[in-house]
Amino acid sequence: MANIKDVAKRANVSITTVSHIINKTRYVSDELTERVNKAMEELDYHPNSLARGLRSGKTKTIGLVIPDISNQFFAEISRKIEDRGFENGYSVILCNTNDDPQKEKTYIDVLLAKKVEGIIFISTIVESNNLDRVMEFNIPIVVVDRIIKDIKSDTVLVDNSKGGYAAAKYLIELGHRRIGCIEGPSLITPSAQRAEGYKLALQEEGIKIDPDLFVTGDFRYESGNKAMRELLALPNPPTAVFACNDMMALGAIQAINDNGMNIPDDISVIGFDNIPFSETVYPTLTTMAQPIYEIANLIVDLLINRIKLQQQRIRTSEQELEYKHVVFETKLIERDSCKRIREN
Amino acid sequence: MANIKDVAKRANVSITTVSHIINKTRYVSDELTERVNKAMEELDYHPNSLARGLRSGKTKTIGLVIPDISNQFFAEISRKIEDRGFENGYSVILCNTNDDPQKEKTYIDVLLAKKVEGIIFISTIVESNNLDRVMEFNIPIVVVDRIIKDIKSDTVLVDNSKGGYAAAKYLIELGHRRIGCIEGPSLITPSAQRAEGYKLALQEEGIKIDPDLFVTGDFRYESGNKAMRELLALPNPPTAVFACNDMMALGAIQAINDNGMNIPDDISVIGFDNIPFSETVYPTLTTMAQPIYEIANLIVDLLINRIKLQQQRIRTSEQELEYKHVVFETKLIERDSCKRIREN
DNA sequence: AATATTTGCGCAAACATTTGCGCAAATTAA
DNA sequence: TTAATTTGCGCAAATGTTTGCGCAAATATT
Repeated sequence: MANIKDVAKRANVSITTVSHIINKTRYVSDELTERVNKAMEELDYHPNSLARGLRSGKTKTIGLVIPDISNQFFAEISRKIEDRGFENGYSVILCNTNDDPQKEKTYIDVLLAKKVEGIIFISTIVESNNLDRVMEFNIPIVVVDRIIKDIKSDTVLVDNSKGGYAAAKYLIELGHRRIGCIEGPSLITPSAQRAEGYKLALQEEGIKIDPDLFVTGDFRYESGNKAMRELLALPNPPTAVFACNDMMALGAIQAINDNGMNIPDDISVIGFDNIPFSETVYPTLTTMAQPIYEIANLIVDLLINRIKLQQQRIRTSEQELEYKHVVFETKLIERDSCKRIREN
Repeated sequence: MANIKDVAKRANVSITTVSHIINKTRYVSDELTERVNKAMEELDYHPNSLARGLRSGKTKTIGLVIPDISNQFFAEISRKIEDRGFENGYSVILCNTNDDPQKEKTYIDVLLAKKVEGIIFISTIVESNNLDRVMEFNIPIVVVDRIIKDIKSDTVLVDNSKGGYAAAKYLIELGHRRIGCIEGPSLITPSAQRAEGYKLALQEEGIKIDPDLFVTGDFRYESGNKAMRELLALPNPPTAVFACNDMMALGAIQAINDNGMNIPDDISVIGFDNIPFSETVYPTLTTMAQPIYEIANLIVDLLINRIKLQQQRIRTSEQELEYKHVVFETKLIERDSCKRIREN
């Protein structure tokens, strides 16, 4: 495989000149430029990214740490991140943590060793000492949906608490009083905040919180299904359910349908995320929408911006350096899975 | 950031020794091993993968080229590929081609420049001269769902033609004679083979092929939806539909539901893939299942095996070197979207 | 006791780039 | 005409590893 030396030899110029032509990093006469381009063409030369990265510190690669790409929410967001990264010349290394702290740690080590220029964390767990390691090496990070104190990174959030509040409020307005909640795995995660918002709404209305109505899942379809079956088995089952994400809501819907009950006549379901499939299930799922595409684009833009800033090492105005924390609002999407409670 | 030199200095040994300890590539006395390990610990040393890759040619990275991760079929398969890659110490660079040959080409260049050790192609397009380039550089590839003549690579296939045949046969046995077909984009793709199988089954039964009943989609949900609306608008609409993948089948289901018709009473739908969501829609989707997880595992195993073989450069028995072509069979999964035609 | 083998480790080249420094030649200014 | 500046390019160091070769010391063989 041809290297820069071969090109230089064939074009009868120095390696330096070839490099400068490739990178457009200083003026080279038309004549030499042409000769070099011809030589590169003839030799089918492509610069070796490893050598480049080693010398320059720029690998044009970012790491994407997510729980599970087979969750449609993460698939959608990953797709957009890859798109926008590609537009900017970046490749992405895909890291599913599967909510396993050990796997997360291993992946972070790998990403650091591979000298990615930045890392995106969309993880329900994110051990914060893992993040500390990343920050030590001064590589830019964007953390999504987690607030970590004292962190030096841009953050993009969704107002989960408000979203949970709105979801519960909506159900209450439809006359429901006994509302189940299918939570996510962790206590320090978007799911917890969503549940908090839900509780707040109930309290405001003076509805007592019944611990029986809380079931914990893991954000996946099956766990939503299982959780719903538990709720249905209760002596006094809920008339409505708030699932902390759509995947679990879909599982819940399946459980209800399987049980021979009707949505929304017998029981209402509301989800969170607004993944494409929420429009596809029967009945279509009412849900709190996250602006997925905007979020994805912002994530990449923040990261790349931060990378640029760091690389030019110019101490631009302090303002530029301040870490941004952007909060997106959720939006209620009314579909067919919720209905005013029957007055018996 | 500490490098191997720092470690060597602190442990008072040569760089060589440190390297050998890290790679377990020759015996080092317990004493030195301990000193070096301590030094690595204290300095929080991690080998630089770029330098490693540059010198050794091994980057522990593979490229995954797929059309679109937001298609649940590819999401599932990617997830498994990532899992199995991780088990074997490989990271994966995610490349969505979006069925754009130009993007595919660019990504291949990127992967080659980044010196991935192998590439997995699950692409409906795959410009074969792109593949030629990869093979020139002698990097192992596994091609999925495409037969490319004279190709030097392992191939894993699904018997698409037989699958299409079985799907059509099933509908015919249910009494259907007017069966629509929602195809995929390309003419040289799994979709085309599935459609071929479908046609064959019809011909065997002496059913005339009506061009009006063929609509072309792009494997995505929306296109299935649109295609179905076109079929429904026909003066003489079909009583059953074969969609060449599940995503389009889901779109079709939605279109039918929206049209106020009933599945399977008014019209039957069969899909292809058996993605998880096919079990979730209403009605649940009858489909030709691909053994997704087996396929994914085999893909990675084949690739890694090929990489190993190539790296040790030992001309093992010719048998070992022969390229494998594995064909998986599909399986009919009967659910609720198909029904014996009503005899009017 | 002399020779051969094994054990344990280091030297330095090689991998393919980028980039600071500097040097001629050409051009401009004085 | 001379001095100063600009233009156009090359030298060689640096990036952080792996690995072929070889050298002493220790052990085994005759």
